[in-house]
Amino acid sequence: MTKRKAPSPINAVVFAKAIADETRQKIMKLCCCTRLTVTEITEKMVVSQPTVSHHLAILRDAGLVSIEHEGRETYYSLNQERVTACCGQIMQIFAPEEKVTATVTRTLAALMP
Amino acid sequence: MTKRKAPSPINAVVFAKAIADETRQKIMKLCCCTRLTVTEITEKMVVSQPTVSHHLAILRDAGLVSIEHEGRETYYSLNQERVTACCGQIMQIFAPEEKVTATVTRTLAALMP
DNA sequence: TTGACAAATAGACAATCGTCTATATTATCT
DNA sequence: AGATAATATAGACGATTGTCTATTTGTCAA
Repeated sequence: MTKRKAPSPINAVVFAKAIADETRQKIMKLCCCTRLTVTEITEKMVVSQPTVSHHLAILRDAGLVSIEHEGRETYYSLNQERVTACCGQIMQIFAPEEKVTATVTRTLAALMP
Repeated sequence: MTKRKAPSPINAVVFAKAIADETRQKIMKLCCCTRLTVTEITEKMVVSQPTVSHHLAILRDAGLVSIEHEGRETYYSLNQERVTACCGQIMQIFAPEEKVTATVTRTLAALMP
């Protein structure tokens, strides 16, 4: 069963679980910097359409994809901003002493209104 | 069974799977910026010592912890550099258009000899 | 060398996960 | 209205995962 969840706040475990699958990472790559329908994604994959929908739901619940409904088609695109926010948080938690973490924190802070 | 693996090259799926567990993230936090024995880690957790060893093996296989054997004790510490390298790679793959990604790429490149 | 401690391994078991097929839902077009 | 197309949902099933207890391995001290 695919259960619907409320839009989750940023959480390192939720983010990691969402991207911890080869198929999902492939979907993420496909709809990075572009938007694709479920059918288009399915055509480029080796799994069934329901499986693609299932993975898209997981990515959606983690806030990692944006959805646009147009007629009977649904466009998905990767939410790059969310990816950077999550990675930034992971670096802050698990690499607080690294120079690059300070840089990321500074850059993200400057970009957030 | 806990199987031993060769030191893996950086891989976004391996990294994500390794950190995709609440217990492992807690262990990571405990041995971040410090080194702890398995016993010390176990004392601060609610799971058994074999379970802690199991998770440490997964983190080790992903290159996320460093190990130091001293007598009959084994010290683990989080490999912060590896965390930043993996997060940086994920940002490059899944957030290539974000400003912060360019910053990370530049900073990491400058730090790598 | 024996006893005690630290950590890893083995094996079992329940829960979660990824996939499939079948079906339902929603939107579009004759 | 009915047919068709796009997507989501339901339910089943095998594989993987996280946990436990029991045991083994390695190290030190008396």
